[in-house]
Amino acid sequence: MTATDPWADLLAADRALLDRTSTAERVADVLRQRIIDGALSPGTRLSEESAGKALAVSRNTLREAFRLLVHERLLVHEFHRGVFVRVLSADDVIDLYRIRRLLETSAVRRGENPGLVPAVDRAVGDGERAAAEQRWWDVGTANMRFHEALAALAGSPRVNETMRQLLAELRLAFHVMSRPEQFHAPYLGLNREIADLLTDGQREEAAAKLDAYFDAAETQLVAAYREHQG
Amino acid sequence: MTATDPWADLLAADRALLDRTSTAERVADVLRQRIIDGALSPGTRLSEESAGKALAVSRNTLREAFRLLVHERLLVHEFHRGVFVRVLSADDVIDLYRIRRLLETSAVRRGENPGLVPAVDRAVGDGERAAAEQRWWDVGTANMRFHEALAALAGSPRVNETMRQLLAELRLAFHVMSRPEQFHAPYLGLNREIADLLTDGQREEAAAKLDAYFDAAETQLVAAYREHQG
DNA sequence: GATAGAGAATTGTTCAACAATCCCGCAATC
DNA sequence: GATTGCGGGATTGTTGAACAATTCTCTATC
Repeated sequence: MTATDPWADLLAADRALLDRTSTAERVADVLRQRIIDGALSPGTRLSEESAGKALAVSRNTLREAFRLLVHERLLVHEFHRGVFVRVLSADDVIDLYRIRRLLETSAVRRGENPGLVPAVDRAVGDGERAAAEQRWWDVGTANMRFHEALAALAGSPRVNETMRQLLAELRLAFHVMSRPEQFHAPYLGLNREIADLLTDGQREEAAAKLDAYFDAAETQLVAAYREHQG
Repeated sequence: MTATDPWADLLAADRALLDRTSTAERVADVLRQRIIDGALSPGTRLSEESAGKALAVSRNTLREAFRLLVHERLLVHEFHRGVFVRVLSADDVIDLYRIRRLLETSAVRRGENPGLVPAVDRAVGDGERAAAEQRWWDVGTANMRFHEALAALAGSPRVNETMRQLLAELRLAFHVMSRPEQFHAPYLGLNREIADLLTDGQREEAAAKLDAYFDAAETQLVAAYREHQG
């Protein structure tokens, strides 16, 4: 290398696309997706033999994938008993909301990245459209994207990843409720208010409203959760 | 079980002590410790053969341990090249401080768990004693415990674990600086002020001081980091 | 000094084996 | 009738060897 080439950074950005992922990671990817979309419901046991045969990978590779997802808290590993799709307790849900509240309200209040506000607005719009057409699953997805966008205001890659993980985990809670589809709809109005306040630059007020959202949503979710099989 | 026995919960709490850990986890434990205390410095490559022979475990088990630590961001895994002790960039350090600021200031401001304030005070005391006796390594440890105690005010097991992980990661930064020993000492006074404010119940003021701490510490650390081999 | 290629070393993945542990059903016991 | 003790079968935990894929190293070459 004669000097730092200007195009080097450009190509470096594409490095990730270069298929340099192990099979264990790809296996983890499909399992994660299946857990998130509910095909593998909480409590399900994943035996090494069945899963390995189904995905056509060796037991060792599968175990590597399992470890990954255990670390992400989507699976739990019981020694000599196997791995299971995690079943959240009511306390788990409460804690999940507690840390979300911390991250999201702080991100909104500090709001280091005003350029990311439009993404918040877009997520709210998607949710409203989905609700109008009664696509409840999409309403839920849009709602999660809304909160992801709020956390993203912090401008921290790491907060972003943490949020992604928290929301994936939260899906576990919805999958054991009897009517998860309509859980998010009531909050669409509140989301809209928060987004408008942010667009208007009123961060402190937006943070306050968000705090109120958490009070309401947490209480309702935990109640619904306890009732329907928590 | 005729009914839910009263002592069952008591024993359940001790379940963790029951040695139910895999060798992979134990291997991860010793590697983690070695990384944290600096015996394995950033950039070091851990070959499967050497490490496996040294710890007397098979390659498969070792790879499981590696995965664990990669997920904790203490190691990085390069496909077909091996695993290395992570080298933090200046941007990594900045992001680390950003999320710490979010978590700690929120925890202090909300302070759901006043009963945990004494732990904060104790950590400051330990730091002061260590500084008086010029045990700089212990000053650093006490400082980390101070911040861990601040985050613990949130009363969330999950925040606690996140903090532990963040601080472990931060050790990686100190290990590449030329004089990490004395980095924490200047902040002892500020720590004391924050602890006193908290003991006095003045949470909002404590949070403000903490915010100031982050401004100072981050700037100084990043500067020192960039200079000494960042 | 830079480049290309051959050979060595290392990682990625699979497979087979055995030990350790758990699960389930059945008999024995109180 | 409920609990306990005890097998046999199934599953996980861990190891070792094997081979493919990739990277590293060193030398020859220009």
